[in-house]
Amino acid sequence: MGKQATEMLKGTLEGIVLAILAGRPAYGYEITAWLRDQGFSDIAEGTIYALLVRVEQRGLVDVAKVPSEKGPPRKVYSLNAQGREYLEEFWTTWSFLAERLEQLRKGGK
Amino acid sequence: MGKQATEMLKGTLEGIVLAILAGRPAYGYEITAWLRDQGFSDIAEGTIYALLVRVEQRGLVDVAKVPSEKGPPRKVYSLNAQGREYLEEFWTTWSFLAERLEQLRKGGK
DNA sequence: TACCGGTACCTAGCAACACCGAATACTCGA
DNA sequence: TCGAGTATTCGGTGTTGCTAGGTACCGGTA
Repeated sequence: MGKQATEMLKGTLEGIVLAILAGRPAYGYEITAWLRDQGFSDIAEGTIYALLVRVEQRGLVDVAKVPSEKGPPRKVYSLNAQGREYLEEFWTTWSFLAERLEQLRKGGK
Repeated sequence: MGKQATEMLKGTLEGIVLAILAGRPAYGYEITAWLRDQGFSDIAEGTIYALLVRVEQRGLVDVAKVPSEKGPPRKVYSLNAQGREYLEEFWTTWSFLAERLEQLRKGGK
C-alpha cells in the first residue's frame, strides 16, 4: 500500500478494529496479524496498540488480562454497549462517505 | 456530521476534491459551496484552500487566475496528467478499503 | 458617503491520528 | 545460552482537517 493509505486509514482504522471486536473479543497482537493477513500489509504494530488504548479510555471496550502459554499475558478487548453504539455511528458516517465517493467515481469517468 | 467524519475525511477529502476537478475545472469557493450542497455540512473553507495549495505544490493540478465580476479574482484549478494518475491510485486504495469494510460489515452482523 | 453582505482567498496555531524506532518481558527450541 | 516468536508499551515525527481570524473586491441601501 502507499502513503495515500496511511492518511485514508485515519479514522477508518478505528472503525475496522471495533468492527472486528464486534464479531469476537481479541487482543492486539492477534488483530495486527489478522489485518496483515487481510492485506493491510504495512500497518504498524504500535498503531494498533495505541488505538486500543484510546478506545479503552473512551470506554468503548472492556478489557480482560488473560495469561498466554507462549509469552506475556494478553489484553483481550471486547466491545461493550457503548462501543456498539459508537460503531453504529461509524457505519452511518462511513455509508455517507462511501455513497458520495461512489457517485463521484461514476460521474468523473 | 460528527467528529468521526473529521478523522475519516483525512486522506479522503483530497481524493474527493481531485475527483471533482477530474470532472471540470473549479475554484476553491465553488468547491466549498458544492461540498456543502452535497451534505458535507461542516467542511471549513480554510481546509479546502489549504488542500488546494498542497495539491498544487505537488504538481497534481494546474492553476489559472480568472477575474470575477463579483469579488477578487478566482484561482481556477484543473487536474493535469500527473493528477489523473494520482487519482487512479486513490481509487485503487479506496476500493481496497471499501471492500474490506463492506466485508466486515456483513460479517459483524 | 458610509456601511453591510456576498464573493473569494489566505494564514497561524491546534488536535488527532498513523508511523517509526526502540525497549521490555515471557517462553521455547537449537 | 542465545535467538526467534509472542505480546505490549512509549516518545517523537509528519500529515491532515478545524478554528478563528484577516484581506480584498463588488453591489446595493440608508
